Amino acid sequence: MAGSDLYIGTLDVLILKAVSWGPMHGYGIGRWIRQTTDQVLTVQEGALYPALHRLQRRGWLEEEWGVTETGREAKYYRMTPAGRRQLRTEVERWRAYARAVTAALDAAPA
Amino acid sequence: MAGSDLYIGTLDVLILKAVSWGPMHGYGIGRWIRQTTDQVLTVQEGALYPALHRLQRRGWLEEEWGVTETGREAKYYRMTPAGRRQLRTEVERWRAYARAVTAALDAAPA
DNA sequence: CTATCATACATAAGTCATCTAGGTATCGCA
DNA sequence: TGCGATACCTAGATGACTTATGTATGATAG
Repeated sequence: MAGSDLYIGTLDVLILKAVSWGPMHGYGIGRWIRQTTDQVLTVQEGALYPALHRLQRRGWLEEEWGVTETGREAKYYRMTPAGRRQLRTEVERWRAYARAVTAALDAAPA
Repeated sequence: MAGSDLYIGTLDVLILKAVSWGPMHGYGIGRWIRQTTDQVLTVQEGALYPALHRLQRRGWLEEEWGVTETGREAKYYRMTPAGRRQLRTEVERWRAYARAVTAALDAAPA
């Protein structure tokens, strides 16, 4: 496997979900993923930052510099309308996929 | 995404599951995955056959030529003890992962 | 007061699973 | 006779990830 941690392709939908309630900066997105999954998913920074740039390049996120609650400079990512549509699509894809794989792994002999 | 169909890394556990009840040939494994997931997952042959060779190389499958029910030659894959251990590990990994991602996608604003 | 950890960003190089696109051969059926 | 299904295969391209490294600042422990 290329990734020993992530199933490749699942990071994007998590990022989109993270910013679905309002702008969030990259480091905070990584923290959100780690926390809401109880450390099951730990996103490496070398995966996170390229992913953010990728999503921005595709028009799903917009960036804007801001200041954190603790007074530090940080680059905030805001979801675009296209990003919201993409989130819906990818959430649906994930649900169908997870349902299918889980069912297959639960299956009894054919 | 490299794959527009599979989340990369989920194919191995499905193959291992397919052969967990007895030897099965490659083409049949592909059909089993497609059928038990109601066509949600369609494994390309260019992904399937290299994956079978990979799992064999890692000692999780053994190959053996045989004849199908319809009288055709086919290469059957049999699970090794190490393969069975790997199946258990990967099923657990999948379940924890799927639970975590699904929970994150269901999450309410922090 | 200084070292270390957490925050916050970034990129380069390497790995490797997958997709795309081709190929061979046999069998059943129209 | 031709086509779809079965059954196998590989080469080349893609691109998301891991590992490793770099910068800089703020907070905190000792």
